[in-house]
Amino acid sequence: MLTTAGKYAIRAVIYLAIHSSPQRKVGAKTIADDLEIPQAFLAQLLRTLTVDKVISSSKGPGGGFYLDEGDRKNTLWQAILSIDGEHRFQECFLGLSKCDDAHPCPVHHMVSPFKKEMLFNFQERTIAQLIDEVKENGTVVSLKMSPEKEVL
Amino acid sequence: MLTTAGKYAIRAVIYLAIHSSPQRKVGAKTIADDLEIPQAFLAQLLRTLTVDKVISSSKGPGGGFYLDEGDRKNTLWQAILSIDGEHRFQECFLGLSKCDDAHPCPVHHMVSPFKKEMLFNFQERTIAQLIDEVKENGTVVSLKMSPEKEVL
DNA sequence: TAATAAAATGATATTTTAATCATCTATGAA
DNA sequence: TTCATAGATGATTAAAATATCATTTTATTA
Repeated sequence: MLTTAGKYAIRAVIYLAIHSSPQRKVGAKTIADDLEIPQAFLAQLLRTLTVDKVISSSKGPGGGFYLDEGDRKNTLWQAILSIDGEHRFQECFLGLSKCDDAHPCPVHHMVSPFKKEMLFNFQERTIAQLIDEVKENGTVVSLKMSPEKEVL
Repeated sequence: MLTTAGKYAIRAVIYLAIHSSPQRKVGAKTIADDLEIPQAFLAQLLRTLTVDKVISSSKGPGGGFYLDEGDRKNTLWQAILSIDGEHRFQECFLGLSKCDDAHPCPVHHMVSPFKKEMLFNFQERTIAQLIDEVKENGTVVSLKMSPEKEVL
């Protein structure tokens, strides 16, 4: 569904939504350390996300990556598009090139509702809304991969 | 969610459910040609599926792969387990090692219900049931990857 | 304006997944 | 019992994804 790169990207964007602002930029190293993502690899992804206007960045001392108000109106879908592309997410569960309601693969009817709903969620909810929901739900949001040393 | 290998495997199992019986075995080459899957690669997968008792095989002239009545009581989940393993399918959408209802990742509540439902479908429906449903629905079932030259 | 911090860029390396190849073994039929 | 067929096995290669490295550019601040 998503590549490792895509998962990293989403986590990084959410991290920035929680931890950054135009006044509070965060370096790639800090994000990588906190999320336990390889630094150099994450840096590449952050660059791509920046080029695609999903996040913002500035160079030099005090610089780093951040989300401004405009960025917060983006959706996670835009992050997915930027890193993994549309096809990765949309493709048929069995990998068939032509699989839709009219020409369903054998598991299409089992999988399709799931994908439509998820796609809708990713495309319709802004980062800002997502963060609000996370806070309202009082859910413990760990962005780290290993369970031992949580940060959030 | 699934590797290419896992997708191939599911398609091959469904193919066998439609086209094979103990009296009508199908060679790896035939399956590979019909499904447009690399022969040698598919052969590896079929072997693994055979070892794991998901499908049956016999050597020699007139031999090939097939499903017997017992095999048809298997689920697609067993094919998935055989080729991709549990983790590939179950893992957190964002790749976190610890992500459950108690410690949800930021998109857990968006993704979880669907994964549960899909998992249930794959684990509870036998191959035989699945094929029946496909036939009842009257759906055009193509197992090929390219849209031009359909077989089923 | 010099020093430094941090992103940008591009190249390279590693690992995993996918695919191929050559050979061996078992089976059924002539 | 010999031959052809088809799966079994193991090794190897290729491609894609993941990860790393070295260098350059930009911006801040002392």
